[in-house]
Amino acid sequence: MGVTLKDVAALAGVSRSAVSRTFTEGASVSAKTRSKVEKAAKELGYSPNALASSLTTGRTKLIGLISNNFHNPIFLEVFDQFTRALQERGLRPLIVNLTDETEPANSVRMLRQYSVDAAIVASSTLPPSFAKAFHDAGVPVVHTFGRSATSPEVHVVGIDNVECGRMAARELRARGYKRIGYLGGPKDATSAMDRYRGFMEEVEKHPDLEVSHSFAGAYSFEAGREEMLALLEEKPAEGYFCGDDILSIGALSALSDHGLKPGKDIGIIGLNDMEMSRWESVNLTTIHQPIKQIITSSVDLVEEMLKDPDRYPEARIFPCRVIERGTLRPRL
Amino acid sequence: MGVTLKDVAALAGVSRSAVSRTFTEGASVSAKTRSKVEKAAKELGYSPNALASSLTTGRTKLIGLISNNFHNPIFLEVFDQFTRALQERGLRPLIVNLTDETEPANSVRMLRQYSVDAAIVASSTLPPSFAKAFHDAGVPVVHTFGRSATSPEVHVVGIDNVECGRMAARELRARGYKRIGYLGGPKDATSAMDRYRGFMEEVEKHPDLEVSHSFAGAYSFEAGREEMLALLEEKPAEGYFCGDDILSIGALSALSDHGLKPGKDIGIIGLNDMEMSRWESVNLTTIHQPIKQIITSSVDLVEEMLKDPDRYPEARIFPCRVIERGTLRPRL
DNA sequence: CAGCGCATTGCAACCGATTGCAAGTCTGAT
DNA sequence: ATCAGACTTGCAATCGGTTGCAATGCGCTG
Repeated sequence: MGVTLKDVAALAGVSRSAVSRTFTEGASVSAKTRSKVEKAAKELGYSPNALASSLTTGRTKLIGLISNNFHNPIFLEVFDQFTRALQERGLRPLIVNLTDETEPANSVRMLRQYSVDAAIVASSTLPPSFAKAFHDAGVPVVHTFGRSATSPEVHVVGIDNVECGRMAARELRARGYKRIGYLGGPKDATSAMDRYRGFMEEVEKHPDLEVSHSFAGAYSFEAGREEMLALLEEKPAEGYFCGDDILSIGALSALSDHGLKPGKDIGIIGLNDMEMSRWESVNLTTIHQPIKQIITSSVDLVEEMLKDPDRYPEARIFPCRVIERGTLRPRL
Repeated sequence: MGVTLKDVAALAGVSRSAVSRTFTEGASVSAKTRSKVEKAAKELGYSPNALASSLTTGRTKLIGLISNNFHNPIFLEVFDQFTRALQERGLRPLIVNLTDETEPANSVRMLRQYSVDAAIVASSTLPPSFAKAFHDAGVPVVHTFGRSATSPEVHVVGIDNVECGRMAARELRARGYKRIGYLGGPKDATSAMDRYRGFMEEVEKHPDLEVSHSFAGAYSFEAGREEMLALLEEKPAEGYFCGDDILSIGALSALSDHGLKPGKDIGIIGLNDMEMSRWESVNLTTIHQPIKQIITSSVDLVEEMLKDPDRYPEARIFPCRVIERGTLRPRL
């Protein structure tokens, strides 16, 4: 437990500085000293205390990873990617589960107490102001899956949700659906609103289209299912853009209850292309979001911020594309 | 960023000790001093550096959370519960993603470098020796979902997997399945082997049963699906115990490919009772594992270990029960 | 008013490291 | 043999807090 620099120094018969230096990259130590120290260190099972050293170096290698989405299976993929990408670079994810909180104050305070080197806000629902609060508190921050902007206030990595909305509308139209609908995530989610905006923008170009919209209570299976069940009570549209794969899968379940076949009776197109959407039993036509690249790029950005904290805020927007599967009828 | 104790002390016109004391529970400070300090602290936006204080107190409130399962959706629920339970108690989860690693050495070293107060190994596949390595290195540890034992070497919280195997076999038999099979997780997973053992134990009591077994490559949808597809090539059994819900769901997908109806043509019983199993389109009969209680209890145990590090290792085993849904035919 | 006890306060050492600086050592060239 | 210059090394200050100890001040009692 308590084997420290001093113990190693004593055993190796050198000063504490010498020990410290053998463990820091590029410090000046002779081969002889180094080997004495390494031998002593191994003998005692010493490994340097990262937190103590952070005091003087000002670097903890801790990265706050903040999310509010623990009900959408896509986020398991997201966590997997993030934790691995961070680890590979010697950074440590400190998780903040934001469920039931929308104010950044607490998270900011907490992450500052732990002197995180940077924070990643991984959420498609939180507004830019949330991430900005970290920036304002002096914590370098990247908002992954955040709202894209031409002149962002903080670093943003993600997709152009407005464009995805347009893309979905174009796709539905290209397949001959006339009465189309948007089934989005919660109204207070930036991604839900942006996709909505794009969708409507595109629709309005085409007077032959009839459009409707609704918003689920959350990005979750249950919410998607319930919303679609409600729609089926009234006169539903012919084709829907569901603002997320998990909503789509919930909606598919509702269709199945009513004996409706997706792709035949009603069209569904999702967004994300999560693992589950590829399952044969789901086989969801969807807009692919390049999660892995987005995450890698986010972590790259974190590393660059650590080198240059005053880096000018940047938006890295990745293109999406439609993945053809079975829940939309063929193009005309 | 850099507002410290000293700054607050200077502004408030008191010593650094006084400031420190107003921020530590149960220290002796007069009301007057306290209010001066609090005023100054607010003015400067001061919050104490948790890592610096950990140096002298020996407590970081960091808890290592180690897992190797980022492909089973149940783990999103697990992470959600864990991170919330820890946060509620003022503890911070430091995640270790163990994908592709089976040796504890690296994780142990890393978590010691960050002086975590304790570690939680959340995995049903890792052997007891894995958690033991933390214990041996002086890091208090709880193995959640670990192998139960009557005299465990480290704290274990979870279920009795052997008993679950028996339960599944009894259940299949009670429904009149004669040729039954075990479709387990990977052979090197302790849970897969324990469930197997219980299953076989029960089966051997009943000469009328004919039994087969196989092991999927992972606890994942794809692995379950592939394994079941392979089984369907030969002469499959009438009813299967799939060692986990996600394997079951993969298996269901394979059945569907072959036009087989679960519960009618072939019976399936899973284990976990994850959210997805309740979806109408899945409707999986399964053995419920009380995840939430297990996690709460694990975090309780962590707190108790912090108070008394030499606490005698304990196994907390929670009972499971069968949840009747649609993938097994009715009891006779 | 003296004397006592207690609560409050500041000093200074310490937690486990890093690092600027000056002193010491070694090398090789002259 | 001498010396410049480059390496090594240890000292001591520092990072941001905590805490034992002694000193101070206070209110009370007698």
